[in-house]
Amino acid sequence: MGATATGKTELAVEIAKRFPVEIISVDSALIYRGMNIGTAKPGTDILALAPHHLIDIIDPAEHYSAWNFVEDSNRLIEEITSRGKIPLLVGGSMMYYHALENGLNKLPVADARLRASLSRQAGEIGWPAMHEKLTAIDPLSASRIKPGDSQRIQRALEVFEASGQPLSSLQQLKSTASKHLALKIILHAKDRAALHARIEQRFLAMIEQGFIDEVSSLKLRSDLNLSLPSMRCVGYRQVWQFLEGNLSRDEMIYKAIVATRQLAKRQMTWLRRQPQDFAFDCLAYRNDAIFESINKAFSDR
RNA sequence: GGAGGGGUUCCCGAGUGGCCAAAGGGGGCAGACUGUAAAUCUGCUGGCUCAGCCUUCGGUGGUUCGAAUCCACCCCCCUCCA
Repeated sequence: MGATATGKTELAVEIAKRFPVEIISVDSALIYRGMNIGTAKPGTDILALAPHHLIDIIDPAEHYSAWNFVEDSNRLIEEITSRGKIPLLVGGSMMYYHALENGLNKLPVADARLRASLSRQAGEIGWPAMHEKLTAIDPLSASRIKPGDSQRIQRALEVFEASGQPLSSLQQLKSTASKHLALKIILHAKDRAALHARIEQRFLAMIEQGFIDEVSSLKLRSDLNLSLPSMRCVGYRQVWQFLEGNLSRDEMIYKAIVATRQLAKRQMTWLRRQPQDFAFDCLAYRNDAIFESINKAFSDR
């Protein structure tokens, strides 16, 4: 686990050279086919080094979810284990890890039509008013969700309309957490300024590598638009706006870098809640130290 | 050389005598996070021995009980005329 640009892929490669692993990507952006440069997707040469899963599994027009991830990764973990290999989960989508580890309640699936109608209503009366509606049907959820949090208000209302039950009561049911033991290796960015520099450098390199062309060809497709989760990924969204003429090139670059920094910050917030026994500074760790930790953890167990 | 506009807290940008440590936005920092999560949202953001005090609105001086706001001079930037 690690924030964006902390070098997870590089470390995963080193681990894959030393241990009999298969990699499961824990990344809500690497799932999309055709989104390579902007997601910093490992190249085919690197992917060939070890079996890997959950990369390039859906089209950018399609939707994926934390629930899908939990199902997919649980299945893969079983399969890989039965092959006598070790599943190595690598990625920065912290909510996916969280969902896998702690489980999710059985809730109604996302419903595009319901969401569209809720968005339409919100457009007329505003999200704070939608929040009041939520207070009427599910006061507990409403008290947890802020009046400006459009996405969660929408989800809570969607769950109620789809199931006839308030989200909060469905969430009280016992959820199924993963029973697998995991050794969590965390890459920390102790030097924030250095991480920021790395993020900037990496984005500029993406531009060099043809990121704009990548987005440009996605934009040519009539079935993709800015409201899709895929096109809301960091970088893609800003380049898309640049191609629309809503941002200058410099603004686009600046905003994309800022968005990446902010993403990293949110990832670090999740990471701080994790046990820190196997945390390493992403700029100053030794592979030996990590291998040692892994060996020790396995022999202990 | 002449005419005009402007220099505000990290950045942009309001503010034209007290209610101003100074609107708003950006950035930054911290946090939340149950089927969109690279998403969505919340809080804080000059300093301190913190119900008060100190430093800040280009610089220096002045007017005033009181100035980011008025006056004088100086420095710098932009536009136009020469």
